Formats: sequence, structure tokens, C-alpha cells
Amino acid sequence: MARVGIKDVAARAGVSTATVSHALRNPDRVAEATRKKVLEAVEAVGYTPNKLGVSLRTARSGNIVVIIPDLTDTFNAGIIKALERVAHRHGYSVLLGDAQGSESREREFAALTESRQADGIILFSHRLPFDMSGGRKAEDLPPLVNGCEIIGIPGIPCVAIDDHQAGFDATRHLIDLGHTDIAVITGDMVTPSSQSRLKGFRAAMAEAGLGADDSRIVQGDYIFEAGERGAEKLLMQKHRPSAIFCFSDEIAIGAIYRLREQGFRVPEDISVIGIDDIPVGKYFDPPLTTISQPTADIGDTCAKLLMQILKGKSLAQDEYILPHQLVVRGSTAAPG
Amino acid sequence: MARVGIKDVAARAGVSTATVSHALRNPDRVAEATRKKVLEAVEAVGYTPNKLGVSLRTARSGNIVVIIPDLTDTFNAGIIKALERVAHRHGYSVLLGDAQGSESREREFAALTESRQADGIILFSHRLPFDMSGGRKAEDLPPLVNGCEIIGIPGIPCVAIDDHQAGFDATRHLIDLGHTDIAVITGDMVTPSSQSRLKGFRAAMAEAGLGADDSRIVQGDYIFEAGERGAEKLLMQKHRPSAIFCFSDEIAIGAIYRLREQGFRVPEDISVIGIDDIPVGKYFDPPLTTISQPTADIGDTCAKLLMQILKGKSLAQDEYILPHQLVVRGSTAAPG
DNA sequence: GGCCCGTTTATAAACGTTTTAGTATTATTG
DNA sequence: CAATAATACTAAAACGTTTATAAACGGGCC
Repeated sequence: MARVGIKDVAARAGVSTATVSHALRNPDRVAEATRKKVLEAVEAVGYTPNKLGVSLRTARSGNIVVIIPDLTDTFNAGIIKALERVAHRHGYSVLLGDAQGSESREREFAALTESRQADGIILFSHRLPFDMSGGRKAEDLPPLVNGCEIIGIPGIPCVAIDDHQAGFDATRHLIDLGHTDIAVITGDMVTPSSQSRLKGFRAAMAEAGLGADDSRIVQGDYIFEAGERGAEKLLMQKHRPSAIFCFSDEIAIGAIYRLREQGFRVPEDISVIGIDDIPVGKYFDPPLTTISQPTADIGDTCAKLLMQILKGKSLAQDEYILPHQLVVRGSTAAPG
Repeated sequence: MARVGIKDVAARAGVSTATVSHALRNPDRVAEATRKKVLEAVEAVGYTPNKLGVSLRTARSGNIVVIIPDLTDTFNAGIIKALERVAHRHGYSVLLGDAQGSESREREFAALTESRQADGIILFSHRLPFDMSGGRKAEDLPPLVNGCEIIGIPGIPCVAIDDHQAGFDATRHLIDLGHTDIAVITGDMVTPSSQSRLKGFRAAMAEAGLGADDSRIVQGDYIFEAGERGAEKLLMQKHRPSAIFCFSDEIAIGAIYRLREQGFRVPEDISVIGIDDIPVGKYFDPPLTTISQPTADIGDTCAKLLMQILKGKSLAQDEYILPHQLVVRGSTAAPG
């Protein structure tokens, strides 16, 4: 199929390419009659604009790139879904980058803006995918919004929940149930989210006059296996905690699995609470008590902010904190 | 930042733009000394090629678009992950299209090839995102590979498991355990996969001399809620089946949830088997018995086939059937 | 009729690259 | 040494658009 271009339309309609272009993009700059002629010609020859040509000329690709740590995490997937809708509504396509935790891959994807294949970036990471040495400032970076992590670099807008408060609330829930010996399986501690959640945990414990021995805090990351390993470690200790606060639902699910395997009942023997509220949590046995993150809202907000930036508006704030919510289901109860 | 182009490099290195281009793409067509000069200049001015320019000129975008029904399904996510790796290795970026089951959105994403933003399509659907009226043949379509559904259109390569056999194997597993009254919660029956699985189910039942009353077959689609509703329907019947074959793990999880809620134990009272082997299945209580689909292999194969096509090679077959596997865990047992 | 003005259309440059076809330079050969 | 071949490079066209600028046109007015 010989590719049909704007020239063919112009020839067919008996006008210049400029007129065709105007007829399609600036309909009011062209006489009604010719516009109709052009539209008919478009139809007749079956013309679809070559977006590459358009992008090259207008210096706008119409793509944004989304960089996420792990596509198989349903928490991420929910965010992306929401975000894609907004982008789509604004005429942007989403270039998806599953970085799988690798910094080099994060950078590769970010480089898509450099090569003009994308106009902006929505990032979900604790670090920027750029070499910030040599006094590079936030202003020099491509349009960028970060999600789920408050990275605290002036000029970089971040969208997330109040992780400190989330950590506090989860812990508080356990304390309210009567637990005094509470363990934690964290996410990767390089992430601000995990750090804040841990601080929130400590704050709640301190407020209740409870201790938080270091042996009660085991490091993980946000995946199933971390929950398994974490639970294992905790079970090996002489005195066992009566409740475990997991920094993600996947961790919680992994932990519950291992606890069950070792003959412990949740929540009768040990309570477990997660964070995220992934869809499957509700179906789990026991149904997962968790802190719900507003995934749709996070995706929405990230995309909307980036759209703002791409329109040239500058943002009022650097931090956009969205509300989380305690969802009490069946995996937590008063200690035996 | 004033954008730096190939001209700037050329000026800096004291050569023509053609030489710069050659130095970068066809290193052997240029003298070693000048190549070095060019590379230094690239470094000095901080040049990154504008991919839009390249794409326009070469008529190759370097993108492929992946159209999936639902990003939040971890089964899909696993496939995409694999597929993205292969694409990436071949220098392609993945444009992700979450069609959310909407045909119009499938078509919108497919149109990215029309507008030259993508060179090919990996589709996961039971229908083609093109108007095939007017005698349009498969040869006229953009490079395309379909996954997870054998759509049986000559010239369209499809990658999937043997769904008939999978349906047979799952059913056979239940029969082998001693079940005689087996119900089914299907996926969307417009999909060939569901149709084949159902036929496989019927074949296994017939082979064992067992009946499959229509009231035992409830239609759903591949999500949690379908499992809930399906289980509900089955529980309302006078005689209850002793086993349920669910056409996806999400369905199975939804069904188990509802069964449990109604006071039935799985597998003691009712056995449940799924298909897919999504990661969370292992952690479920009871751990999910299922038919494992080779997600990584599916993604891999889809991508590799598309790469072949993009290289201009034509494929030997239309159907690429990958092996599935029965994974016996805890959600199935002999009937009480 | 000539002039001005608004409306409509056309010409051509520009976006950043690759690549064809050709030129200049050097090496090889008879 | 001239002729030829091989090598290294360049000029300019091309990809498909948009858009700045200019031109054409028609109408109203004096």
C-alpha cells in the first residue's frame, strides 16, 4: 500500500497542502466550501496524518512515559489504569516502562523525553532517573511528576498518601485492639514511604507507651516473598509478636501464608495488617485488614498535574497528599 | 535549553551532517580518525538523536503497541513483562494500551500503526481491531500477533495454550479425584478460549460417562466478581455440584470467597480449580489448584514472532501452541 | 476605475534526521 | 606516469507535516 500523505489529499481536492492542514486543524481559517472539499478528499484517498511528521514539526510527541517498579503489582496496575484514562482524554498516549527496580532501566525510559519520543514523565520511584551532578537543577529536567514517594526535591511535584500517618493509623489500630507487642515488615528502607511509615509506627508506639525493639523490625520490600521471609524471621524469635504490620498487602499475604504454614492462625494467634488495599485482599482468607491507598486518585492526580505542566502552567505546590483509609476486615483481632 | 542537533555536532567536528550520521550508524564507512572526532563532538555538545527525525526518515518508529483487555489482571501483567523484555532487547519500546474490553479503544490503539507511531501490534483479544469489510485481507493489516486467543483468521499468527486440552485436563483432574457432578464458571463465551475450554470439559465428562447438565454451566468473564456471582448461582440450585471448574484463577478466587461466605469449606465440601496460575494463587487459603499458563513463554513468543514479522520474515504457522500444566495444590480434593 | 481591506489560498521554509549520488582524495596497477 | 580503483567525505534531497509570509481575490467605497 503506497502510503497516502497530505499531498495526495491536496492534489485530490485541488488545493495546497497548507490549505489541507488548515482545513483539518484550524477549520475557521478556511472557507466552508473548501473545507468540505478537503474533507471529502481526505475520505476519498483514505488519509490519516503521519503523527511522526506532525510531532517533528510541532516538537510535541503526544506521548508520556510512565515508569513503574513492577507491573505485576496490582497496586501499580490500578494507578496506571487511572492515569492512562486522563492522559488519553488529553490526547496523550502512554509509553509504559516497567523498570523492574533497576535504576539503569529507569534512566533508559526517562531518556525517551531526551529523544523526543515523550513529552513528560510520570515516575514511581524514590530516586530521579537523571544524573543530577554538575549542578543540574529541577528546572532543567523534562516535565515530571513523581508518584507514591515524596522525594523532597524542590520543584519536583510528588503525589502520595501521608505515609507517616498511614503507619501511625495502622499501628494505632493494632494498639486499639489490645496488642502491645507489634512487629513490622517494612518495604525497602531506601524509600521515603517506608521510612515515613516506620516513623509513624514508632510514633504510635511511643504515644501508647510501648516499646519497639529493633528485633521486631525486619526489612523487606513490597513483594510476596518479603512477607514470607519476614514472617519466618519473626517466628524464629523466642517471644513472638502478637501482631505484624506489613508495609504492603503483598507482604501481608506472604506473611500470612508462612504463618499458616507454621500452624499459626490469623488473626486468632497473630494479627496481620497491610497497606495498599489491592483488589484480591477482600477475597483472601482471612480478608485482609489494610490501609487503603486511593489508587485511582493517585493516578488521576499524577496525570492531571503532568498535563498542567505540559500546558506550561507551573504548580502551586510540590507535595500533593491524598487521603488514605483504614479498612478493617478479618486479619486483625484482639490478641488471644 | 536550545536543542542540540546533528548540525551542531557536525559544526563542532568540522564535518558534514552526513558524516556524523555515518559515524554513528555505519562506523565502518568512516575513517577511524574522523569517527573519533565525531564521537568527541557528540560528547562535547551533549547530543542525543531526535528519534522523531530518525523515525520520519526511516519510516520506522521503533515502537510496538500492546493491546490488552485489563492491566489489573496479574495474568496479563506477567505476559507483558516478558514481552516488554524481548521488545526492549530488539530496540523497541512498548506502547501500552489498556482497552478495558472496549472494542473502540482496541481500535484506537491499533490506529497507532496507521499514524506511524507504532510498527506493529501485539493483541490480546478475540477480535481484530480493524474493519474487515470491503474484502480487506490479512495481508493488508499492519504487523500483528495475537495472544491467548486462537482467532482462526488465516494469516494472523496466534499464540496460546491448547485450551481444549486445558479444559479437558482440569476436568479430568476432578474426575480422577472421584467427582461426578462438576460445574463450570466460564469466561466470556464470545472468546474462543472459553469455547474451547468448555468443549474440553464436555469431552472429559463424556469420556468418563458423566453428564453435564446445562444448569451446571454458568457464564461469567475472567474477573473476581464473575466467580462470586457464579458461585451464588450454583449454590441456589437444589443439588449442589461437588466441584467447580473456573475458567480463570480470579473467577476461582471469587467463587471460593462466596462459598466460604456461605459456610462451605473448600475443598472439603466443594473443590475448586482455576486456570492461569497467577502469583497470588499459591498464597491463597486453600492454595489454588489450577492449570498453569506459561505467561513468560507467551509474552516471549508473541514478541519474538512480531520481531520476525517486522524483519520481513513470514511465519511458518498461524498457531503457536504452548504447553500448560496442571498444578495441584489445596483447593481440590476427593468429594466428601 | 483605482484604492484599500478583509478573506481565502498558495509558496516555501522549517523541524532533524538518513541516504543517494556524486566529488575529492589517495592508493594501486600496468 | 597515466589510468583506474578504492576510500573518505559532502551536498542535497527526502521523509510528512505545520506555519510564517506572501499573494490572489473580491467587495466596498470614493
